[in-house]
Amino acid sequence: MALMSPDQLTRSDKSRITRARGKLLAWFKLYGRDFPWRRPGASQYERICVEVLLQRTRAETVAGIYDAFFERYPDWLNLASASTEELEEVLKPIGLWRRRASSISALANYASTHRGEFPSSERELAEVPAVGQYVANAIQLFQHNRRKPLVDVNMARFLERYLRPRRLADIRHDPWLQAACHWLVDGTDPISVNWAVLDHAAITCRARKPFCGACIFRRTCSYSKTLDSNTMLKGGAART
DNA sequence: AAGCCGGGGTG
DNA sequence: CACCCAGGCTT
Repeated sequence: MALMSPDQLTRSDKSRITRARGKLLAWFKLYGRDFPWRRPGASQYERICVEVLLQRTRAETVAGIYDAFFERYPDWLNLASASTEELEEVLKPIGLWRRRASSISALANYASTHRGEFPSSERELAEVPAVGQYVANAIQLFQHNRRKPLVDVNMARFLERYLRPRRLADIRHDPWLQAACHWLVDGTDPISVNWAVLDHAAITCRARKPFCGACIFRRTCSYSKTLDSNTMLKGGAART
């Protein structure tokens, strides 16, 4: 049989990810977070625009200014009309306000001159200002109903702990991690799966001091197994 | 494919 | 004071 590249998903990877998808969806119904941009009434404009607000910024922080922001700028046209100086003032409370103001302004200018419709191909999306891999996937997910993963540090951390660490430094260029992320959301209700992973990674599978003892994956997670052997060696108890 | 950048929050 | 956060852009 042919040797498999370390950048490919193994059959074991795929089945473990598929099982995780189901458990995440069940967990999400009970413990998923409630953010304004997830409400059924949230517009496509809000769903896409908020992604710029969320960049390198905690979701709870964005939630704090969400209502005021989208009441002030109810659509792409209103947002495109705002001056950069004004946007900077509005965005100061959540940080990264200078680059965020220019990004969001560029995105609004594009959207308002294209009837709020973004391209669906990766190639064309790459041409849109302020749209990198993450936002491109968000656009395809929320506007074009494609099964795309919101590949951020949360999704990366969960999959890397659950299965194994990536090879490359940048999550956006690691072939194995990218394949794992796509496989994870390649099923029913990809939007809920995306939100479920992000929530699980933010609440339980946290960067610092994860709650492995209370995790639904503690029996099957690779990271949890290394923790067990560590605590056995050290004779300590898992922190919760 | 790595480096750089950039602000507020948290322990 | 480090580290973290729903990354984009330049080299």
